[in-house]
Amino acid sequence: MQKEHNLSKNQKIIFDLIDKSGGPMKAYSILFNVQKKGIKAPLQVYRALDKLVEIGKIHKIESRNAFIACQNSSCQISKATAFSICESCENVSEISNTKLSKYLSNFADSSGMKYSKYNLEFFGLCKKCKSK
Amino acid sequence: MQKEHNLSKNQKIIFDLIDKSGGPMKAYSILFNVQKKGIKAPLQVYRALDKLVEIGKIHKIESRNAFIACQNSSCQISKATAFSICESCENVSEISNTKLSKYLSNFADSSGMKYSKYNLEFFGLCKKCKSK
DNA sequence: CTTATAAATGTTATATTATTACATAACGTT
DNA sequence: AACGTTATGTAATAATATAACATTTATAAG
Ligand SMILES: [Zn+2]
Ligand SMILES: [Zn+2]
Ligand SMILES: [Zn+2]
Ligand SMILES: [Zn+2]
Repeated sequence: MQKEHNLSKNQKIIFDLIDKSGGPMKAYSILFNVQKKGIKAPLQVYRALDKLVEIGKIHKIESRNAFIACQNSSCQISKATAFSICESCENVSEISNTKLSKYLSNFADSSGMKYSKYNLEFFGLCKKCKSK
Repeated sequence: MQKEHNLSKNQKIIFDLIDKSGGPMKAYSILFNVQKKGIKAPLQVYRALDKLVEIGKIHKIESRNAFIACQNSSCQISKATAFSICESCENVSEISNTKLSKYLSNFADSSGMKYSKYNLEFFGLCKKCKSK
């Protein structure tokens, strides 16, 4: 059972925008798009983004400084994320692969470090771009 | 046999600094440290960093916007990288694990995408920070 | 050695991404 | 109502990264 988070006004506006876009969005692009809705300052955007990341509704694509709506419905918090990124068209999608996530969640090495979180980004060419 | 790259003057200054630091360094911290050696502008630093990343002498820690010297001696180009990051002390080390790298390099999913590169960042508490 | 080409450098300005600091308002609980 | 927590508004600024252009140095042919 997934905990229901009642998004605040700004959080909802920004989540809906990212979700509808279907892909990754950058903070200042989000800002431009929500100015007509009264969100005028970067900080308002970053605060909403921080919260949305915290509760797992969106994830940050670190290599792109961009944010994407969670496509898994299962990511309550962003502690195990994997993405595939096309280096040509910059299309991004979230990888949902049980074997992979199990493998990584259970990963341990000799360092004595306890891993509580990971983020994995795969790069390559998507089907479309490969055939061009 | 590893291809020998003759680093240029700026590349050598900047690589030596990062390497000696033993940990991740940020671009503007690098800049500050090499100003006495005549490197005065951000672009000079970023150009050297770009090249060093390209030839695999350093890697970028995307979640931290920082650069670390390759600790593997085997990363000719940065196409398969994995790091462990302590969220308390921000200590970073490169993971060298044959099984892991084989698993990820061979990873394929149903998307039809051909992966040529990946970057993985594990987060947690290092031994030291755990025992505090 | 000269010419051509690619790689690296120097410099200024600017773009992009993200946070600090402080004041106020709304929400959820008792 | 009173309290603590979360969210908002606003201005200023910090931190990260790139564009544009001129010049120099290294590498390789001919
Ligand atoms: Zn997700
Ligand atoms: Zn593509
Ligand atoms: Zn390496
Ligand atoms: Zn630590």
